[in-house]
Amino acid sequence: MENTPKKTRVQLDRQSWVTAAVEVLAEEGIAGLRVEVLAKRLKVTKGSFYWHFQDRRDLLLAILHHWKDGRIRDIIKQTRAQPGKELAQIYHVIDVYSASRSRRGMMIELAVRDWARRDAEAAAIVAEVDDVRLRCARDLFLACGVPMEEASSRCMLLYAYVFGVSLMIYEKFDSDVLRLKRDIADLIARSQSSAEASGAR
Amino acid sequence: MENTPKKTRVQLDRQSWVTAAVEVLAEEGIAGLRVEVLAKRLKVTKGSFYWHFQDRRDLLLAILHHWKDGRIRDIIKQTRAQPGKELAQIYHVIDVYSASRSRRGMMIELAVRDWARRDAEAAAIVAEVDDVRLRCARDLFLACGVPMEEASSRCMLLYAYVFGVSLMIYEKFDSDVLRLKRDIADLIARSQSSAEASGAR
DNA sequence: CCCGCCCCATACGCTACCGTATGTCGATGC
DNA sequence: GCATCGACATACGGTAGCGTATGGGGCGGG
Repeated sequence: MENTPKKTRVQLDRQSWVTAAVEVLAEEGIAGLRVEVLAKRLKVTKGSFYWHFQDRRDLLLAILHHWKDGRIRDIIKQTRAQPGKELAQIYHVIDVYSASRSRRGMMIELAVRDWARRDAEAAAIVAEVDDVRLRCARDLFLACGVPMEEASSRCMLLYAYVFGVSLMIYEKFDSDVLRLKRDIADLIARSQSSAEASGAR
Repeated sequence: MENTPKKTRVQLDRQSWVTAAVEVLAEEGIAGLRVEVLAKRLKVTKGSFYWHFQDRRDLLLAILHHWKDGRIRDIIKQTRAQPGKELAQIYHVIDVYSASRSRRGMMIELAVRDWARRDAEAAAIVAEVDDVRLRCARDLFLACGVPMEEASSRCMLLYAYVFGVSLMIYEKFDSDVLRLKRDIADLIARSQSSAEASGAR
């Protein structure tokens, strides 16, 4: 019967707090992530919080490392392609990051990056994640036969684009968002030496 | 003698507050823009603030409109090219937004966009600015002979890139940032039908 | 010379947070 | 049945910030 506790005796642990905190971070940003607000959301008081965490900073660091681990796992997964299907995988990466696909993940991403603009430790985490992301994406381009320097340029353009486009508000501008995003993906991924591009999608 | 007031009798007006507020916005973000902090920076008390502004929101709206006006003026200026030099102007736009060139302007840009993610009025302003930006940049591509749909794609890619790259931390990744940025600018601006690209820079 | 108005200072109440100190309650061991 | 301890709740002091109410000083007009 211990797997069905009668009351809502959830017995929070650090991970529960971190998970809820990431949720608040996505919605309110780092500045809106307050201990007492978080406690209210978890239906407890901050007495619980200060049992599991030394202070607010302790939570923030836990969030950063949790985010970093999840991101790196995801990057490895998203950039692992079967031989011969690397180009399709590049298109897949672009598509996955397309804001509408996983809006939540992008909100977290943007909140962390905004945080990193004013916090050295957040910046260090973002730097690590960016480094892994860029290297993995570059390997995909390299596997497509793109030369090293061009692979670097294209993977950087890829990530800058997916983050940047999620900051923009362009409803009024274009009438066919799908075509637009498809064409942009082509601009990023299409190597001049690959006639296979159109078939890879 | 009225142009040299003996004491520091500056007689603040609304514009002075807005200017200082934008400065704080760039440094601390919208969440760090506090009335009393701003007053301290201007060496007055908030009594002065509430004389010029109804409340904090009044200041924020003034900031938004001030930012919008400045941005649109700047966009018009940056995208006005002499006939025949449109491609060079595109490269110029990319270069101008390159984060290191006007770091301050980009910090404001990012702060406003982060703000717009949670505030409808800020989002409306950003939408207006984005629309003007995209249309002006698209006109540049069109003037280069790029077809309509490709012009739309490329100008969207252009702005998404410049904003996105300023969110990334990539010191460890590449050894030659200048070459990287140059190559990315080529990817964005280079139309397949323009052999003039290399000469335009 | 003094009146009034513009511009700001001071003082106040209120809320939201942070972090700490201490009380409490259920589960567990024995 | 009782002591113990983990996981909270409660209470408290302190700071920062918003908005208001009111006081005051300089200065131009009459």
